[in-house]
Amino acid sequence: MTRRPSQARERGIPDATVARLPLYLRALNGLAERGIATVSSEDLAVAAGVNSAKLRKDLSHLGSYGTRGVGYDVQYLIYQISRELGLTQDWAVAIVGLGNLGRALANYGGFVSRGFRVAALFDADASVVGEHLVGMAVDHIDDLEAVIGGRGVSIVVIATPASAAQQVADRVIAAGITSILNFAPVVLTVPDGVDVRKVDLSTELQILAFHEQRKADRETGSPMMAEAMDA
Amino acid sequence: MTRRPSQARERGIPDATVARLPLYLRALNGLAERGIATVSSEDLAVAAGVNSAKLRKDLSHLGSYGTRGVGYDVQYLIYQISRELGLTQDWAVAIVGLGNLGRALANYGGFVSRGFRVAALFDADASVVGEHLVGMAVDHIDDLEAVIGGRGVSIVVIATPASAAQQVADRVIAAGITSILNFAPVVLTVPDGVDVRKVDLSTELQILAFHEQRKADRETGSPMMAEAMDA
DNA sequence: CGCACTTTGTGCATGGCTTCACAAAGGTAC
DNA sequence: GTACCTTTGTGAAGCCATGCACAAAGTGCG
Repeated sequence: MTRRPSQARERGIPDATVARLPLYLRALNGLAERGIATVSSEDLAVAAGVNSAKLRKDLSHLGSYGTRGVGYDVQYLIYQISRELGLTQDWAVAIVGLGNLGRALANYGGFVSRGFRVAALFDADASVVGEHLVGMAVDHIDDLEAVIGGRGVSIVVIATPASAAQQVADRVIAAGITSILNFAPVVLTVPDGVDVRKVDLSTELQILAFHEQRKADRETGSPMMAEAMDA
Repeated sequence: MTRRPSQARERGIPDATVARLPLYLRALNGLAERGIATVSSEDLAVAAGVNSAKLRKDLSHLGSYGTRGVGYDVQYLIYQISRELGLTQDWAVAIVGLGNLGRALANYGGFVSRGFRVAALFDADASVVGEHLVGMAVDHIDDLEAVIGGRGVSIVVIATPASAAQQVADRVIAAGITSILNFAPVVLTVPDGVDVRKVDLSTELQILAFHEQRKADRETGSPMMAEAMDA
């Protein structure tokens, strides 16, 4: 009802901008904790580790929430970004797969802190089912449909072994879920309209290794050449 | 020694391509396990979930390793990508911070599988130091410099609370580390020449929430309008 | 040996993101 | 009330990545 302040705005937030909004939100919360009421795009950009022009353009996609000559009201901007990201409501999250990673995620405080609530836990291993974690019993994967329906789960985190991930994804999608955060190292195949985000630990390490190797080559390879390359 | 087959190639791999190479590598390993010897760009692209033209362009940055009319030799391509990513050597990784997440990472098999070896574990908590995980004693953070130097660590994973992360980063950088994988929800400030990659669980959830909210708005808000927008 | 078929590697056009630079807008001091 | 100062919001330019479409190159069959 209260939505659609401007149609262009509604459809027009670039993905790159959306991906940075959580970053700004975190920086703003840091400022708020330190009792800062107002912040310029320049200062906020530094806190978030981005270019200030980019920050302003990103924020301009949400609306015109700054005051020229002054900056942005920290609390107000926190509210606006939270609203845009959908964090003013809270989201029930289910975690599937309670190995090391799944348990770490279940215990991770950062989830709860901003509008996310772990509402269900699933595993296929009978010796894990029934166990209590973060004040909640682990359900068997067979009850997935009933439990996520009953508890209003709308986001599912997959932390199973790679071999089970696609199967789990198929089931949660059949149960109506359209947002998945996948920690399993596989490419999930999903129908249109389902959003999957992937977090892949070893991919990140491999990218670091690439750059590390390049740095090492520079030094041991030929210092002269590295110098020549700077020119 | 055996490096620099072509100077342009050496400097010229776009970041976007580097970020996808691990993906291709994983897809190729899957094919290799199923005994497949040769693959076309089309099939590999499907397995990796990307466009085949993009895949070919990515691979062309490494060199000309395909055979027209046939495709790519799976084993050979695995080797070439591994070499380019620096996975033919193995990398000693240290994990700092052994809370839930740090322990999960230490136990995570995916690290070891591809050229990465957990070589040191650190924590600041005296009750954790000395504990054995994955066949290794946890060292105190005070010994960081000596231990990482002694064990040839070149990549550090930070899994500490947010409040400690910058301090840890400063110390490992002072000790000569130039590659950091950061799980703490803070923007690390580092000097030039140091690579930081960030993995942020709650950021990913927030991005999903944004899209989920948008989908929900579409349905409940005004189905007519959604139709109109498609035009 | 030549022809038809397959698949790579890439020139080119398109689109999106980033960055610069500045006009517009608001605040403040006198 | 005016003049000056600060900072936002954005037009415009440049850059990088994506995807199409095709020529070049290799295979295999007759």
